Amino acid sequence: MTRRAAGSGAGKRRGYHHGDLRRALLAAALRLLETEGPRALTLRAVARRAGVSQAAPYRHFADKQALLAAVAEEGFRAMTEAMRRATTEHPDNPLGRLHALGLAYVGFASGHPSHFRVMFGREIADRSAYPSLGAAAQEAFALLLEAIADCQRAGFVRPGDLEELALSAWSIVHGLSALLVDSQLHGLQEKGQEHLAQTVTQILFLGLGPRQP
Amino acid sequence: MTRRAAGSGAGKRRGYHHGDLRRALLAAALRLLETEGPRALTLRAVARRAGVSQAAPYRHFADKQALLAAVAEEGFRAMTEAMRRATTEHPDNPLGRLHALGLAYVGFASGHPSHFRVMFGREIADRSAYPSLGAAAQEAFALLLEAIADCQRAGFVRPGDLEELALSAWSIVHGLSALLVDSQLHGLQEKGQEHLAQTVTQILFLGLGPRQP
DNA sequence: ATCTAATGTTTACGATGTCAACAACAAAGT
DNA sequence: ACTTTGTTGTTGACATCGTAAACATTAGAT
Repeated sequence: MTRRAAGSGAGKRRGYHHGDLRRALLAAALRLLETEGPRALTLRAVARRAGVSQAAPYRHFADKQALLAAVAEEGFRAMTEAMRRATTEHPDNPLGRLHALGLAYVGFASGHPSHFRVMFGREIADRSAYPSLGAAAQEAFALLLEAIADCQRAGFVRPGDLEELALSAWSIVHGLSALLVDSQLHGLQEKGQEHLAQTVTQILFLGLGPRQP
Repeated sequence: MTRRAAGSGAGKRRGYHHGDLRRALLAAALRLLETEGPRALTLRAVARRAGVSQAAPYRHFADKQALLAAVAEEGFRAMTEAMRRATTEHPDNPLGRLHALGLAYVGFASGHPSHFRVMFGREIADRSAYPSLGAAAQEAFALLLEAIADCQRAGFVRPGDLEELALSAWSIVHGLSALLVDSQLHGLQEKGQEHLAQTVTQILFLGLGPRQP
């Protein structure tokens, strides 16, 4: 039984070879992650979902970790994209841009919790083994740095070590995201992710801002 | 071969029964976690470490998750304890107390990264199945709430919804902790955890504080 | 001393990550 | 056109894992 795609109408499986298994595996992995959760994300299940045999993924990924790393990298790209989109709505207002960045970060996290967890979680043991992962993450951080630098120039943010200010901003949105994603906020959760993000970024801005008269 | 502890000099295994397996299992789990990392934390390895058979843990924990939940709960207790200790050094200064709380939080995270990850990570799928876990976590949060309320009364923190202010504080220290623990800070890491914690809490205080003249 | 509940042990099953040996195809050289 | 060769999938196997069932040993109550 050579397991050809039954209909093949949607151009799914043309024959013995898949055509674009790598992409299909990534898609299947992400789908599994979002629908069944991280525990269901097994290499064999991914292969099943993609309609190939259990060992097929090894032609495209060294091991499970490598698959996960690729999924995470995709996540960072998507998040960066979402953040970039958010900033374009405030072409002339640096502080609005920074605000939008923070909201987009939290929004992505609570919109794609499983993806977010793979991006930052410990399933990937040695991140340094996947340099392109780090690069993708760095890109998101770069957006933040840029936005804060703009705010400094415009006088919305006090002078000081740019990286340290950015770290504070990153920490607060990342912390809220992590707490939301791990549903650690029982009582507060019901106030709505959006409202909490507003509250938290508000405090952040007061902290970053110059002395008020 | 009935597998009695060879020397039994240290009172480890007195006979067929262990005496305090539950505690021994928790200790073994924690040890494995800190020395070999989360991937090495398998039920069988824990049992091996404790010198019992693979199925013995099931007499004390329903399944692996329950063991993990117990480890996490222990972690929350330890963290709460560390935080409480930190506050006692500032009996008369609410702001100093809040500051110490934050530093203790970050300190615990970077001092026990694996433990911290179990406490907040998603290895425990359904946290609501372990109410005492939530209770232990709540206790740490209560410390924060109390400290911030004190600061409000003393005029160090602006008036406003206590829970939302606390969430901001929690978010920023938790975010920094998570980023540190997941070694996501490549360049910044070398500035030292202590310094970063100082920086971040500084920004937080400026944000929480009343309008400055 | 005997009975009983608690605590450990053996053995077994299905699922998983991964590897080695094999099979089918695509592209390139002749 | 025919062969060669490298790429991509498949099969089958192995060790390990979580977990359950059946059994053994012990501590404590009676």
